[in-house]
Amino acid sequence: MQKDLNFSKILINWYLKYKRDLPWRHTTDPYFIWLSEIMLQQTQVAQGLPYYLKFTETYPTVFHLAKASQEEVLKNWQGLGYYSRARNLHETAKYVANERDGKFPEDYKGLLRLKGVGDYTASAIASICYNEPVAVVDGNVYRVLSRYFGIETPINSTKGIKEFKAMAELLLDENQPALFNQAIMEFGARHCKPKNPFCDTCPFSDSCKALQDDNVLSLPVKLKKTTIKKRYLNYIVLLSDNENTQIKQRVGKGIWQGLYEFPCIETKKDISETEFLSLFKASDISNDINENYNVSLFNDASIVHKLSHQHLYTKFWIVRVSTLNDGIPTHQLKDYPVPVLIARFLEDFSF
DNA sequence: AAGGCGGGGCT
DNA sequence: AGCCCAGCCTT
Repeated sequence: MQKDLNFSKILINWYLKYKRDLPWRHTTDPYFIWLSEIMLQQTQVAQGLPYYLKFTETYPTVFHLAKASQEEVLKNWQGLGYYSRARNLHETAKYVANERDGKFPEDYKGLLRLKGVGDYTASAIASICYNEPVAVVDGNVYRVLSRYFGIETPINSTKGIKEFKAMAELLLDENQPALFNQAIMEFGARHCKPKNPFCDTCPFSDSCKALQDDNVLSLPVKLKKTTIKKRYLNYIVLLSDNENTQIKQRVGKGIWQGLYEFPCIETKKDISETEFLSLFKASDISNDINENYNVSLFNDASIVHKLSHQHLYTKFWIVRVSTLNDGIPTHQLKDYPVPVLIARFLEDFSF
């Protein structure tokens, strides 16, 4: 079958005319491309860009990033979410700096072995930095291809993943993979958008299957997502006369691994102050404080913090005590990496 | 093969 | 409030 180079020609024409001027488009240094690609996983450019600027300024080389503490990296990552990306980023930086003399692997296969680098990211780096003819398939590519060819296979099914990867490989312009890959993703992000795509001015308007079938908005097809779990978190904000408080780091599995938060009592449902007092007395948090404490509720109605897979109904209980043993000064709270939920509380509550 | 992992934007 | 976005890792 003859390769359809006309698709590439139209696509790259569009890209050269409409592409955004983004900082990582002025380099092919694998360190910067890797950094941008990790940050842009599940993240839009508008959200990731400030972080990219902060990281490239703070860590101009992979050696700078490798030398930083994980705590500092997490602090700089704070608010970007999916914090395993930051932990893997740091681990890979240390590996590349210390074991590989600062040199990233120079092909798809090698890149794929790096922690936090999967099929998409390895393809992106290999094509952009080394012009290796490997096809990227991200959310944008799924959308463009499913519409252009009118494919209704669910993109998050095993069959769909294989099908779209094969399709992207077939379509890839092997003479200019860097340009082609960036063009198809930019086209999906800016023109063939999920909502309100610009079909009226689309360069593929006479060949797009979905447009011919008036099926654009129902593509791509996706399998049902997971159910959302409700959780009830009761944060205990200890506050001593000399303005100390207590925080702890989240360890083990679950959300916000490595980040800090106030001591927390999780319950099955929303609880009253009476119920809280009872649970607090029974908890080990009350063990090392004086019996004379005063409890007040910061937020009368629960603060709802939504993650993609769970909704957190949160109450902040202010517990004033005379003295606190293993506490930190409240003015140091700003130095710790914390979830957005906690960061917002710190802004709203005047210590 | 399925589920866990953030946070933001839109309606 | 509920909807959408979406790559990698673990189980």
